Amino acid sequence: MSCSEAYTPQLRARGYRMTPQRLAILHVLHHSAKHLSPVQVYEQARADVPSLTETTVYRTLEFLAENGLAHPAHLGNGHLVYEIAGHEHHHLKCRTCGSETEVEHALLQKLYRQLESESGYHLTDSHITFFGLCPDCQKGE
Amino acid sequence: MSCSEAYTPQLRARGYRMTPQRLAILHVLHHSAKHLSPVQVYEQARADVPSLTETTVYRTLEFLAENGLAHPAHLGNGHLVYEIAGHEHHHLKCRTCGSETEVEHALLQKLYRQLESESGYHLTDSHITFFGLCPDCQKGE
DNA sequence: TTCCTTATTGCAACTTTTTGCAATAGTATA
DNA sequence: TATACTATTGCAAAAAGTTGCAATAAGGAA
Repeated sequence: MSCSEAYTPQLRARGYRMTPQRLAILHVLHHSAKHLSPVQVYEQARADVPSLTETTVYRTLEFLAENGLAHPAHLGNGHLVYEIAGHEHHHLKCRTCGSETEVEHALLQKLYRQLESESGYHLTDSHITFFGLCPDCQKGE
Repeated sequence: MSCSEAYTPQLRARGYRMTPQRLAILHVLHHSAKHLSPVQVYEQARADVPSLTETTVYRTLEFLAENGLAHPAHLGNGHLVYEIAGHEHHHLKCRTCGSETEVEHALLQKLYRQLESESGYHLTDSHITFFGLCPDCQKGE
C-alpha cells in the first residue's frame, strides 16, 4: 500500500487535505527506521518537493502529531524528533554514549493504570524517554 | 541557610566557581515553587545582576542540570523548563487545560527496577512528564 | 469540467537558542 | 595580600524555530 493510499483517508476523514508536501513528509517518516529531526525530514523530503520550506516542515510535523499520524519525542537535548505512528513504544537512552533502546508500551501498562487511579487523570500519550547508562557505559565507570 | 552557603561548596567540590550570576540564578530557582523557563529565570535574576545576559542563563541552567543542582523538564511544547533539585518527582500534565500534578518518584520505583532488569540499563534520571486528561477535562469530552 | 470555499503553503520578519572568542574575574598558592 | 591559572562571562553572529499574512491549490458542489 502506498503512503498516499494509507494516509489520505485519515486526513480527509478529519476535514484536512492531502498535499504533496504532507505526502513527502509522511513518506520520509514512514520509510525511516528511526526518529528524525525536523531538519532531517526537510532535507529528505525536499528531494520529492523541491519547493518545500522549513516552515512547512515544522508546521506539518506538529500537525501530524496532533492528528496521531506521527509521534513527537524528546531525546534529552531540548529538541523534538518525530517518528511515524505505528507501534507504541518508549525510548531508553544512554546519557554517556547516546545509544538507544526501545521499550514496549506493554511494560508500562501497569504503571499507567496505577497513575490513573491515583491521580484521576486519563493518560493519553504513549511516548516517554528514560535516561540512564547502557551496560557498556556502566563497565567504564 | 543562604543560597550561597548551600550551593557554593557543591560547586567548589567539583572544581567549579560560584559567581554572582550563578548565585542569582540559583536563588531564583530556589525560591520559585515551580519550574521556570530560561527567559523567566533571566528576567527575575536580572534584578540581582543587571549585567546578566540570556546567553549566560542558558549556559548556567544547562551547567546546573549537568551537576545535579537543577532538573530540566520537558513540558510538551518542545521547550525546556528548570526547577531546583530537591525532591524527586515527575509531572502529569493535562493536554487540554494544561494543569499539572506532581507524581512522587516512589511510584515509579518498581517500573524502574523492571526496566533495568529487562534492558541492562541503569536508570539515572528522575524526571518524566506524563500527558493525559485531567478529571475536569474528561467530563467535558 | 468549472467554480467556490477555505485549508495550506511560502515568504519575510521575528523570537528563541546556540556558538566562538576575547576579556574578565574567582580562587588556590605563595 | 599579590600572582597566576583558567573557569566563566558578555558580545556579536549564527542557527533553530515561530508567526502573520497574502497567494495558492485541494477537493466538494454545481
